[in-house]
Amino acid sequence: MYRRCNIKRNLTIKDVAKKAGVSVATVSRVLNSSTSVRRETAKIVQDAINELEYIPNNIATNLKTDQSHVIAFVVTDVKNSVLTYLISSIQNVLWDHNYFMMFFATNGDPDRETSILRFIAQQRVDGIILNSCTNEKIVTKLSKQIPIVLTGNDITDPNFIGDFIDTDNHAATYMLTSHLISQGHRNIGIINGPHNLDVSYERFCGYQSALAVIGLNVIESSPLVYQGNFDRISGFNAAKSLLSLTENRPTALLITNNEMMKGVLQYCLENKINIPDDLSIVTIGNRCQLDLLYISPTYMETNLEEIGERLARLLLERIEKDHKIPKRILRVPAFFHNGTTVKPIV
Amino acid sequence: MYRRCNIKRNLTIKDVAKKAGVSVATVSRVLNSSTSVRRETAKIVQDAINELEYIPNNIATNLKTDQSHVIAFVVTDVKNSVLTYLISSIQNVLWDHNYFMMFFATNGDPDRETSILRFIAQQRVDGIILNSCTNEKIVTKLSKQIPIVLTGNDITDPNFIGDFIDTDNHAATYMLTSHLISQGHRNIGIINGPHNLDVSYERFCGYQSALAVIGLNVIESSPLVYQGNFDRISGFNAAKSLLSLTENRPTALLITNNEMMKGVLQYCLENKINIPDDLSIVTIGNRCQLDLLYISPTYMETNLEEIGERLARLLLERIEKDHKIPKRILRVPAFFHNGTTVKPIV
DNA sequence: TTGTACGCGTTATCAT
DNA sequence: ATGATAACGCGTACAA
Repeated sequence: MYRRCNIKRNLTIKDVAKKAGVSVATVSRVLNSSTSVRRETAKIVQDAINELEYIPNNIATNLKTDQSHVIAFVVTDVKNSVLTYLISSIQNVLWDHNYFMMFFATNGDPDRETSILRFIAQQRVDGIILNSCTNEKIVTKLSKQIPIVLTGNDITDPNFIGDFIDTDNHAATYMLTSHLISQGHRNIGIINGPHNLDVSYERFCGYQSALAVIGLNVIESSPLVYQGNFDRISGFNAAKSLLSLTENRPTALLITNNEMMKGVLQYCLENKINIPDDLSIVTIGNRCQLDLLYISPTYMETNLEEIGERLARLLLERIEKDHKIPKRILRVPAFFHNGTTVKPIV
Repeated sequence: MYRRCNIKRNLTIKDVAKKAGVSVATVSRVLNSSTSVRRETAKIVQDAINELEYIPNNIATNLKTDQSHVIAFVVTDVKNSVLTYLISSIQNVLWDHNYFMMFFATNGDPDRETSILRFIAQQRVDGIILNSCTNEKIVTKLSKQIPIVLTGNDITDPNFIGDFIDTDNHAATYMLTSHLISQGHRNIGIINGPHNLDVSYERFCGYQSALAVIGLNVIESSPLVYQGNFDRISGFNAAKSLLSLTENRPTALLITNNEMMKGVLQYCLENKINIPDDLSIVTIGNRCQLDLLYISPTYMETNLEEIGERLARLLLERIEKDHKIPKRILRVPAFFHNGTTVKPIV
């Protein structure tokens, strides 16, 4: 092991105390500026610290204080490019409050998620931001020990303690579908995420509701409904599948995230399918990912920076105050058409 | 505080020992399956663990064993979309070896970087992957206590102990510039990153060398050289500035990353500058970010998934074996033209 | 203001 | 095979 090979072991508070000719308690006091220390002694101690280049051991402090100032951020898929906005804003809020982050990706694997949650529990982090939740039981139980805020998947179990923020997914797909209908489309396909995720279910329901308004009843097993898994390749496959339908071939596609949309675009490019002449496309995503493509899809923007910031703030509040009443926040996304925000035509 | 408000404190190994009617040592043995325990006793202990839903405290273990199985990953800018590939591949390697990640973003602020490094040192992580290094002294010193692997910025100080992997930046810009030259361009502008970063310097040198071949001597203060900071808005400003030159207005731009290129594209769109008729563009980036844009730039692909994987592997090796000889690896990027890999015309 | 001593929850050594 | 106990490095009552 690395550290053991060092000739000189890590210096401890004792070494500083010895060097400064004071007790460890005094050094600790200087480090934490908790109770009063004489200016001269503080100076001596500080000099010793500097000279020895003493580095306090957070592990020991954490053990003693039962706090780590570290929170865990768990996501399903790291490669989803919109994620960077979430991480970035969370990081910044944490930084302002002197908190740090452990980062985990479940890759959509429930077993991996379970293992990660177990590790997190053992790690005694101060809180969790969870963007992947396939096992409500475990998370519900964990929420009694560690503050948790959720996004993506809410937990309905009344025993779950924690907050939830997300985009209003139902509203997003409802508006997009209505938009397509108003443009005259009747055969509208949907490329959605895994059906076991809340986010997919809600997005499907919004789509379904909008179609119901004009008397169309589309169920989950309809050939117009494709279940992808939010990555690019599944978008490609979805396009291939849906656009190969012999009857009721869709004239428009609702694609529920950025990555899958890229896959669709790739398929259309390779197969010379012209957008929007041969096919209309609407999606949910982030402006910066969408404004320079070779087409300008209509989309609902999920402001992930705002969501990330609010997630972090909610978590920090919950870490401070235990019995805060849980919040459920749905953020209505903005409608973009031809590159600018407009009121949707619904 | 959250945890303190809980009526029942966290259970410890002692509680398990008491419940099972054995000593803490035995429980510890069962947990770590280190030395031999009678099957029956193990069973009793395991039952107690399950019944109490005991969760081991990693903090205490870390303190005792001086290992955390956690590494730190530090980057400059989270929003750089290519980052997701790095994180993803690192995560997967770590997962395979039962390691976890703390994630930090310096946002290009040296002070923040310093604070982060201090925190990391205090945290006693097992290793560091550093993609942001403005203070070689601190990192060099730290490298004697914690295994470090670098990317982006190498450290020339012979006292630094650690590995380095990166794209061959010089080769990348050299090839791109030569390509432009072969296409007949003579006024070639470069939109580069902050000049205090190695990566920027190398990319500039590659550009400079290629131009020198045809007798053009471009220095850093040339009007054709723009210093951005790798984000989209600086790309936009760079395009505005370079394309407003009255004399020697560039006919081609070498843009050293994806994000800045997006800014350039935005500027060109807004100002009706046609690519490639009015302006040629070459860049460095990732295929998935570039293949669906409204133009198909020539680019050098930096395979960040490969680099991430190798970074993680090198770090884990270094954690295992202290006196491993430092490696310096430069990965030659692939040349893409019209969407496919080809031999560059140089 | 400062020092002594105990405990945080583990692992590891040394007995038995 | 198992138990008692000393560390790990720090914070903090309590005493001085």
